[in-house]
Amino acid sequence: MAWTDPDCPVARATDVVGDRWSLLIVRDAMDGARSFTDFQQRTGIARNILTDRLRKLAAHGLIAQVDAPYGKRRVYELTEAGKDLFPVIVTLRQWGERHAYSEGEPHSVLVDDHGEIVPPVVPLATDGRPLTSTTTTVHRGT
Amino acid sequence: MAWTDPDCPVARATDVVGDRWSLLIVRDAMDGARSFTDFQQRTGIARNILTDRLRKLAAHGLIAQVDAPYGKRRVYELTEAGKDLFPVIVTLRQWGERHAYSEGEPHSVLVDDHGEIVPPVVPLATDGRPLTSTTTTVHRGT
DNA sequence: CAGAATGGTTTCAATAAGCAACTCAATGAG
DNA sequence: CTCATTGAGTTGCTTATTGAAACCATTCTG
Repeated sequence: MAWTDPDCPVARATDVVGDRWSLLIVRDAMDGARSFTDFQQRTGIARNILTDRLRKLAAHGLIAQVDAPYGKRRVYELTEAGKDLFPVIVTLRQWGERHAYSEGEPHSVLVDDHGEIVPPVVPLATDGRPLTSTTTTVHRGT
Repeated sequence: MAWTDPDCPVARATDVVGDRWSLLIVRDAMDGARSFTDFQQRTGIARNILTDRLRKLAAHGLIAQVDAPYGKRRVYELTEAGKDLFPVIVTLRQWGERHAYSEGEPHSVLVDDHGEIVPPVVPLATDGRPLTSTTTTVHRGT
């Protein structure tokens, strides 16, 4: 794979999931989609593109086809790397709720297992201060 | 604009920034890019596509061209909606750092204004519990 | 003012995406 | 066991998006 910008983790991430469909596939996987047709019907993506994206996501280690118990078809499952996109999906969802709906337009909200609305996800410093783009910098090197 | 899936905030968000370049443009804007050529040189994007993306981001209210002090060219600036993508960029960056570099491959890290590494951003419940895709659900309606 | 740099636009070829129809293996119903 | 159904792709064709390079109009710089 030729990275757009090998030195930037954001660019590497968008190389993997920065297209019209990949994140929606991951979203649906988190929401219980397992089979090719699940994904196809939920997203409405063209089937040849879905084939391509599932392969690409598998190649990058975000999903894997696991053998199902006998008599059942094998299904797609998120790997740890795939599940680890959860914070990305949540922040995107919350951004969408705040900025992609017009004033007063109803939209869904994310709730936890106690029925409470999930508060806005914000980057925090080790001491708990909320951080912004002006209070963070990239250190290259590690 | 015809949304891919009007009912899903994630889909609306990817409709706005779910392409190869938009998030990198926003990343660079957060990192100080102001002019057309700034963006072009930092991302390496084709200029006609950059024109298109800047317009699209402006149309969606993520950036705006603001008049600069007299004798200076006008520059692009992030709006509040654009700045509000910060948590998305950070979670994407952290995901990239964890999963888009091979074992032992050096990569940059994000540090705060005290020089401390920014801890992984995770969705938290109101009571502070970390949340995952299995402990959250979407409630539609509000 | 002349030349360079900036901020685009236009054109055109290459690539990717979408759509419909087709295949082919694995279930499932009778 | 046989035939219909469903799942998981392929293939071929059409449209949309991207990219490279050339072109043009402002805006600076000296």
